[in-house]
Amino acid sequence: MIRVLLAEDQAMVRGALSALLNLESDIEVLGTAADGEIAWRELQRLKPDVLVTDIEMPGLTGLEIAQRVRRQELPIKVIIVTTFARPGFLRRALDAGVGGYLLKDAPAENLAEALRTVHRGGRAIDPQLALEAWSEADPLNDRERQVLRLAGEGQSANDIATQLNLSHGTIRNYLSEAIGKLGAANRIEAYRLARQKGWL
Amino acid sequence: MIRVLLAEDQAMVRGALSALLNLESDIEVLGTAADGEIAWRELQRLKPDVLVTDIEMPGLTGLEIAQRVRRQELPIKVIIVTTFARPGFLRRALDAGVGGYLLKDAPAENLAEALRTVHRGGRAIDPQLALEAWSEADPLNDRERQVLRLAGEGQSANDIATQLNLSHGTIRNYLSEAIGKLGAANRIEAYRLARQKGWL
DNA sequence: GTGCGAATGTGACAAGCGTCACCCGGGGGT
DNA sequence: ACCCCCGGGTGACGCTTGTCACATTCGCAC
Repeated sequence: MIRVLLAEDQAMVRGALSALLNLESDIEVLGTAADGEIAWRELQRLKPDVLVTDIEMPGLTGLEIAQRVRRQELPIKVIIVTTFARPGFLRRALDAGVGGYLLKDAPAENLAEALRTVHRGGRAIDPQLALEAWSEADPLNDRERQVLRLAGEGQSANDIATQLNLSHGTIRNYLSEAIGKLGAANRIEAYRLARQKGWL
Repeated sequence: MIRVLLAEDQAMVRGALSALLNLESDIEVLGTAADGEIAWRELQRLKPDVLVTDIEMPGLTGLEIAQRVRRQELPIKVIIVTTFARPGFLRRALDAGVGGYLLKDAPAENLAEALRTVHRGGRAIDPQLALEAWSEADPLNDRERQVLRLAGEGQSANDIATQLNLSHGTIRNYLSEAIGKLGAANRIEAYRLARQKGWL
């Protein structure tokens, strides 16, 4: 019997996935969590074999939970199930030592199958994504990422400067760097590109 | 027996929702569709009582399907199930005569309940959203919407001008109008605001 | 110490952006 | 015939962006 905790913020999807997994005779859904913090608490209380979690959740993200599990050396496997086919996410997930990484647009049967594989100690990584992941590295450094994120929210160079205690000019330099590295024409395009790759 | 067709582009969610609905004794899932065009074909072939559909799908969106159903006066109810709590979407859905509009972060049991209500001829609209929907009207006109959408993709005023066969200056005027109406500081913020409200 | 390389700043320039006041031409009312 | 509204355009103004070449400072390696 594989004992599972399910974390996913959209209630309807959570309920549906739970129903789906409960149809399997060798899988038992111990509980579900609507956000990252609840998931973390339930994880410690229920001690499941496997945590199945989304990435984007209020509070803790799925990636952050995976990092904590690894840091505390808990005997719990983590499977990420997410909408986003972003190589950067997969990469960070692998760095956090997750057992599986599936996309929500993979067939539903894959989930139970992946659960069994991971429970046996194997890995279940979405195949197309696995290829892309190591092909293209994130060219941005921390500052560039940070500045690009704020610029993408509509803030001007001046706004960002005050917010980060840097000078107006420096911000523009970083932004220019980022735009160049990404081969974009302006901050908006750069933001979109970076976001799409999961480099945020 | 309520005969249902389910349209949703994410395979895993599709499978899970299908499993969920099949647990109900009075509901039968006739089939599922992975995008809007398939959904439209299956709709005509299977003649279900109710179509449960996502909004954002490749090909036809759920809203467009609802509009077609109404235009052709098919005896099929439509229930929209979506992630997006955007008042503008609900409004367009109501204009298209849908029977129900639920959010994916409503509890899973609501879906079956809504199906029954709509099948009986009632309406199932997410309550909080219903309030907001009529409170704030979309202030943008067609040109502004169009221009703002392109600007949000990172295109410059010049790019947009050539694309729409308008002058450089006119584009900037429209953009300025849109920014003003939305109370934004620049195109990026304006784009984000409009998008968030579902005015796109 | 000397030297190198990050990280941050500066100043200048051209291009793009946001705003505004105003112009033009074609429908519709009346 | 008149006016007025509407979609579109013009030109000018000042500010923001994107780029680049060149400082400054600090820390680390040797």
